[in-house]
Amino acid sequence: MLAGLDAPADFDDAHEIAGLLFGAAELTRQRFQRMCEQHDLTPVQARALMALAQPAPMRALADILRCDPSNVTGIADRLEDRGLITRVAAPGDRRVKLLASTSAGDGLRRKLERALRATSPFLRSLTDRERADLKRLLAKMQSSNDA
Amino acid sequence: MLAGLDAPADFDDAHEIAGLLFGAAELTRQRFQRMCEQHDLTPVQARALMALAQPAPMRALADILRCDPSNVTGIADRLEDRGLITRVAAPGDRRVKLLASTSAGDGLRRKLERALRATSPFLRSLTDRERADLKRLLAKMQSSNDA
DNA sequence: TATTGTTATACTCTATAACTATA
DNA sequence: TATAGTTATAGAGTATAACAATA
Repeated sequence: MLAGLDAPADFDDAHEIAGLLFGAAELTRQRFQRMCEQHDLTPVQARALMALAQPAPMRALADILRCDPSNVTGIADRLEDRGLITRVAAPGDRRVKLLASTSAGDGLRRKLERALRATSPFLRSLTDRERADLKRLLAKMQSSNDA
Repeated sequence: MLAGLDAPADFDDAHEIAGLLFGAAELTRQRFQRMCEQHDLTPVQARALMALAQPAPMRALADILRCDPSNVTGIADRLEDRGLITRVAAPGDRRVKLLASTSAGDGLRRKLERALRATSPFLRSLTDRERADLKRLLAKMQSSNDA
């Protein structure tokens, strides 16, 4: 490998990988969104419901969803309107509201997990070995860049 | 591999890979955005300028950027205001306007390409062999799912 | 009739700021 | 003072619809 001589080729290579990476992420996102629509949920509502296998404060859910806490109010409102979760008082701190899944919410969460298993692009197209390789490469890329 | 018995493990595996994939895409997106800001461009403006190494009709640029044609007007306006591109009449069809890079635009495009070579998370953290593996895995995942 | 580019408008997603009730 | 949740509002990014010019 002659460093410096293949700079344009390196650029094309990085550009190609970036295109594949965004394409794979977009494919995964679209599959997830379609699955959510089939269950009458928005993607963020589905992610919230999946995260609530155990009750959690609204602020903690905001961290999990990587969004501002002000957004959680509306997400929780809609899930609560549908009877999938309830707001319950947190023991020990009356400022905190825990979001807890109802039995209807638990049922829908299990359905979502089954649907994801059935439609995951990773599970459908890659072998166990290939998935392990992909995980290793993506993890290495991020651990080398977490500055 | 005992099909059916490891379904929960499969779900966790797919969930973990999806997290890594979105994380890698987000990292790449943020690096690109930071680089764009350093050159006083929005990401979509930078992508447009990079796509205009050869002149192209506005409609064709919309396809490349995967956005609605109505958005291209504003993108082109701002690049034209900065003297990076010009609108020129297309030979043979007076409805069409070609967007053509100026020499200033060509210079900035070369700077962007150099900056991307210097900051690409792929080039910085993966070997040639690992990049080839990653490309193969991502391509396989998409070609198996392009229904 | 259909298409290119333009304009005005609307929608989605997300963040910021101000507020209350607690701590 | 600081924090959890709520509310109202604003911004970025993108899409839709109607239009003039041209095919």
